[in-house]
Amino acid sequence: MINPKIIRKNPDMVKAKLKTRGIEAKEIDQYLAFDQENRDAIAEAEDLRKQKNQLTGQISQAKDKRSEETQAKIKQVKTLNNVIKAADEKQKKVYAQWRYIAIRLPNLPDDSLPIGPDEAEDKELRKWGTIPEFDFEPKAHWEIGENLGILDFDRAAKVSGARFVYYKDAGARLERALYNFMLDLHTQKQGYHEIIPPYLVTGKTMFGTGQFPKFTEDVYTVESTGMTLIPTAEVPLTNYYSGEILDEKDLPTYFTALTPAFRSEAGSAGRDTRGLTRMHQFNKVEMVKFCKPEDSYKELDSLTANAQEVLEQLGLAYHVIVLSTGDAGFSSAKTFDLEVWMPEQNIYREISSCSNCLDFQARRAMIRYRKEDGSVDYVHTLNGSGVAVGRTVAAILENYQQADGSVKVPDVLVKYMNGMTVIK
RNA sequence: GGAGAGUUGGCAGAGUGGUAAUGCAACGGACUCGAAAUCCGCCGAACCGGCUUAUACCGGCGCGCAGGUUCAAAUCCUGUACUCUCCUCCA
Repeated sequence: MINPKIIRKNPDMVKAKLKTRGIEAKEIDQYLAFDQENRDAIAEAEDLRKQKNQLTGQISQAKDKRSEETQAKIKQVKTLNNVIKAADEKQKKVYAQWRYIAIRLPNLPDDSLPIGPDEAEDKELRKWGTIPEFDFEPKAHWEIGENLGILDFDRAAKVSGARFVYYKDAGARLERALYNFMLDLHTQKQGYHEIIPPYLVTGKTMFGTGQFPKFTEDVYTVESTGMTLIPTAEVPLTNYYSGEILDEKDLPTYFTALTPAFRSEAGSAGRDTRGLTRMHQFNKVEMVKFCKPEDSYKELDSLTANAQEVLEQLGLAYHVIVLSTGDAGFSSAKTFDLEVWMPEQNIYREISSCSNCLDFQARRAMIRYRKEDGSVDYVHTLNGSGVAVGRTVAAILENYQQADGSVKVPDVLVKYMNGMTVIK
């Protein structure tokens, strides 16, 4: 949620910024009108309560409750109660209207973002690595995987439908090697706490990170319980501290977790129908940071560097782009995407997304910290993939494929593959 | 799934209808060269509204959460979440 004080104080700035994210100015006008109306209603109801408290105070002090004077006061309070009830109802109604808008406004984009409605305006910032050259026609990863008998999409379709996969033998081993490698890197070298979180969360938790109420279509919610299968570990990791007030000395703190991510992929029918690129269930190693407001952009850079290191150690060529105002996620003020080189399609493909959400999620999930002077403020939260495991398997199969259909194992993974150097 | 107990300020812990004891910790002060001990003071800076440059201040709200009864609810009633114990079941 955007800090209401910012919207009150700088409505024109907010309108201009949210315009770049598809929000009409009149929505902000509505917001401000409800906000003012709400505060007026609160003042009115509180004033009535004050009157009531004075009267009940007098009644409780009265020695003779049956005296005419006291009875008159009791009658007065009875009447006042009706007025208060009406005032409360009016206030609640206005508040609900205000809140309806407030919780659906996306975060304010940072000034440094390229302005544009979609990915066409994303800007490349830097490249790393050498794009591999092949003296044969490189195959797509699903073809390599099926030929080697390590990926089985057909049987997964039989059992679960489209966008599922079985990994088998060296394929399963490669997936496991990758996420162990990633977790070791994040925990041992980069200072993250390793977490295994719940994979089913409540609606309130989904609200905290910004998926709800706007994006219920993108996830799987279990009908019988109302619980949702996490679409990313960001949800349980960021909400770890929901409702809490942390100590300043405990910040920053970093979490990482390997979890499956479940996504309905509603609205992406027909896109990336083949291979590991777009699945209903995929493994992802996620990184989440909690930090003081003044540090969050510095933390975003190091978070992105942490993700880059995964790809660099694996020897996969990638580039980094900054997402445009319209392409960045709902909760994010600034997002860097890492895109890995995929030889068969000749394109860079998203494999990590690193975002600074500022206090947007912290306000929703009520994650605060107490400063040394005793005052309380919201933390800033960040999240990034470090990295999507399934897409990394795809990238390795394609980038490390050899003419005979075998796949070389990247050096850093050999020990995680029990010494295996080639998948054949 | 069944039965019972519990949820109060940073922590401990009273309070069965009249508006949140007390202890510890913390904080401020006195004493001291300084510290400890002791004494005095203060202590919901969780949140909301008003007034403010900001404090302060005023008010609201506040005893897990949401409702209800009452002039008045931590106290009574209903629902619900979570924790613990026992039983059942189970990886």
